[in-house]
Amino acid sequence: MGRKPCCEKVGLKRGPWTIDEDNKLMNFILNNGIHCWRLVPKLAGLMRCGKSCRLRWINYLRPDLKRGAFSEVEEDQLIQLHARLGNRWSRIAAHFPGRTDNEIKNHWNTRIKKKLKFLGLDPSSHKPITTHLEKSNGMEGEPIVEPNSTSLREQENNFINVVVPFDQQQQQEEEDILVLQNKEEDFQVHSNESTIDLSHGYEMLWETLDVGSMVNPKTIDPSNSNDYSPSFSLDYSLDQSRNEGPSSLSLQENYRQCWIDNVDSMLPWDGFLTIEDILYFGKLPVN
DNA sequence: AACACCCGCAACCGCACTATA
DNA sequence: GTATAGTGCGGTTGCGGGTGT
Repeated sequence: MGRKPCCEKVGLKRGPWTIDEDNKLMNFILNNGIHCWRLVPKLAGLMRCGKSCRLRWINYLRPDLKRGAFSEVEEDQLIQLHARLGNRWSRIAAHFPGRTDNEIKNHWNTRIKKKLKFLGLDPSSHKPITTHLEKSNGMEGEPIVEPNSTSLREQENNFINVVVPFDQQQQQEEEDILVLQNKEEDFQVHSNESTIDLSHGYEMLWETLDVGSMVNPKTIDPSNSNDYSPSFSLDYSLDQSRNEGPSSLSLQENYRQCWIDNVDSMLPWDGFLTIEDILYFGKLPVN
């Protein structure tokens, strides 16, 4: 007996999300929370399957997302974690607040894989790639690195710094767990002690902010309003302002960042609460 | 300028896992 | 114990923009 599809595909929209759809989904989730993904598209008035809504929220709409290029530190950490955890992207993503597993997976497949191959390392095993020539020369185990290339040497050094002994890795993993535990405890303490009324703050936030226009800054371009590409990064707005001076686009992004900061400080996104839950607690963590 | 090719990334697909009836 | 629903996860696909010819 075959498995039923996650939803009826007939009549459902697929492909890139429009601004209107994003607004509907975002407004619905922020107002109602998430109880059941299958019901979300129906209640939000979207012709999408619940799975698609979930993915869109997690990978793009979540306000705590950190966009933009990976830093060298992040890349090093990613390589280290991949060596330990393999392709368990969600577990790896847990070490990068604001990054999604999809984003990390894409970054690995497009950049880091190449970087490691360039350094003569097998991206899946993290061990040196051996060739027939190397084996016959007794060079097995040596990365293929052009000795006179400064950039290559730099990259190699960077990578060597990343590879740490296994016991050290275990220790690091234990430390990571401790940090997470401390964060959870910290939040619980703040949740109880804080005196800020969340429901009031929530209302104020929505009164002062036009989420719809901030979800994607391309809303300012009427020609893009129907089928916009979902790609937007801080880099984009920075580039715009660098090349053309202050633009409405970068202003939009500033507003968006401001909104993210506000919401981020208000809501415990890691364990997403519904508005009912929030109102029940009635308190906010204080930064 | 036009075309082909490449690359990055968002979105989709299907399987796995868990909870529940 | 079994079937089913709901959700999470990892692999893959395909579109769109960038770059080379």
